[in-house]
Amino acid sequence: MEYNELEKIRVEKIHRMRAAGIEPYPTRANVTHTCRAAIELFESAEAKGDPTLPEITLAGRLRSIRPMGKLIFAHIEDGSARLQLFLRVNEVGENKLEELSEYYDLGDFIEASGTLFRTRTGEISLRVNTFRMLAKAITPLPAAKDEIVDGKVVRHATLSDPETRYRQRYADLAVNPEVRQIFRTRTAIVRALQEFLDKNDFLEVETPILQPIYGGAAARPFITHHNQLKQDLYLRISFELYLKRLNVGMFDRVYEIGRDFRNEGVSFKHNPEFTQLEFYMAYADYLKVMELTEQMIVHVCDKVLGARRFPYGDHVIDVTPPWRRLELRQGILDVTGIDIDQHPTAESLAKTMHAKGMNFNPNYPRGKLIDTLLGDYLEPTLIQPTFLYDYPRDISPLAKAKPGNPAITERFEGFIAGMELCNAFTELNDPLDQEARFIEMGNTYAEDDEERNPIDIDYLRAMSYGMPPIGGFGMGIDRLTMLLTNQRTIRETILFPHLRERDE
RNA sequence: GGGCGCGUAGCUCAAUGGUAGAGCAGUGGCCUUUUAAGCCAUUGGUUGGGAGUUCGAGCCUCCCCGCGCUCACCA
Repeated sequence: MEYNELEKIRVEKIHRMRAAGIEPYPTRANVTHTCRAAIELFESAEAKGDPTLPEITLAGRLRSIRPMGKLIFAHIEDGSARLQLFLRVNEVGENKLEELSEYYDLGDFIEASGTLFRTRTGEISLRVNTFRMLAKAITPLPAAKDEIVDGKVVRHATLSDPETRYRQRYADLAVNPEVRQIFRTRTAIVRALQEFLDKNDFLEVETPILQPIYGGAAARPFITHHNQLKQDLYLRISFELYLKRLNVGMFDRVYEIGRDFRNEGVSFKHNPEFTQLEFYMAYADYLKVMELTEQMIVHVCDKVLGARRFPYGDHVIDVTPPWRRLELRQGILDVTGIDIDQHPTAESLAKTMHAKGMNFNPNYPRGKLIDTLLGDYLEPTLIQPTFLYDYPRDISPLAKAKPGNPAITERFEGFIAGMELCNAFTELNDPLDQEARFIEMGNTYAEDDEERNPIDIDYLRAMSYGMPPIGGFGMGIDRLTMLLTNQRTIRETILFPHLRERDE
């Protein structure tokens, strides 16, 4: 490590401490209370009018030091709260007090023992008898100074450069409590989803991340290699094909929450690895899944936010069921005036889109053109929760056709705040139809198109054993977290988002 | 990958093409109820990297690196 001038001063302090017989990194800490527990202890004792308070020991990072000669005010912060230390020469002694100004810096982890009281300004504080270093920090925290206004911490000139925040997330988290809150919420979201699905008799399972054949989505994979087996493997792009194998194996309701990997562009709503929830429910169809989706999102909002209405950007989103249900064809007709049913071929649709001055890839098949209309014109208008349903067959190779209309599949996507949140369908469980679709898909992609999924023979074999009717569902956890924490980029909901490698 | 923008002290930010600065942090002092404590003094820079134009470049030009926004891409 190369240390800068500020850091070298602190390294020097470490050496001077050791020379003075003080260990800057003692092995054990002796903590009796978190800061939060200490505050609660004092408040309840105060409410009972109980003047006897035990001596307690707290630990945390030094976040402020205000020396006033023979009296020093400081704040420590642990994972629970921030608490003021009151260090007076009367209690700690002259030598010990000098030790503080001699060796201690903002950011150091320390331990302090004493009794709680209120200062003249009314702040609950620890009257410190003794204290000790727990872990000396060398690099200064990237926060200039904090102020406490009405009990809330106001930070001045704190770390805000996004690049540094993402690359050094530890420093971001250490100084920006609202960032910590996003990730607490994220975990609460996952817990609430698990709770909901468990309650509905779903079994949480884990399926392979390293796969010999990738599938279940149209995306380019990451490729890796197993040395001993001399075999290329792919990092999964979805869980779908493995989870439905489990339905064949008589697990009627299964779900998985885990990581998908897609070797594609990075943007405010795309990270190369992202967290997905997929569930598969035997004897259900997409209408059943729609209802379950509403209930599930409402459950999460109730649990995590305690509300069914929440702000996102300039909007207030209301997830109270029932959500709007809009046929894809009707939705596109409403916003573009194009009736896709009047254009059964890509040529016809492209001609009309061209006539309207729309921007699109002229080489796209019909399904992808429809997807363009959806993404460019319809999706941005879907602010309040909306289910778009009945998608064209050729962009839905794993979805079952609508009875009586082989060109349409029973599929829906959920949109909130102009963003695709989830994707679900009545699963195709006819092995002969599935094989035909795979072959059809293979033909629509060029030989070298990496989005062209290789045919998964084993999946077809599983289906051949008999696959029950299934309603399937997938949702991005990162995007759901964006919604519920009012964040504009996916990077704010991923602890360590991928950034380009940088020479150090 | 294309377009636009940004990169200055540890952090947040200034600086007409003309001596690189402030606040906080740091360092040395004073101060026994402060809370961005205060007061006095003081250190700190290859202005992301490289090349060019110019008497002179943080500023203008080009190349490179990184980040942001956006388009493309993305079931």
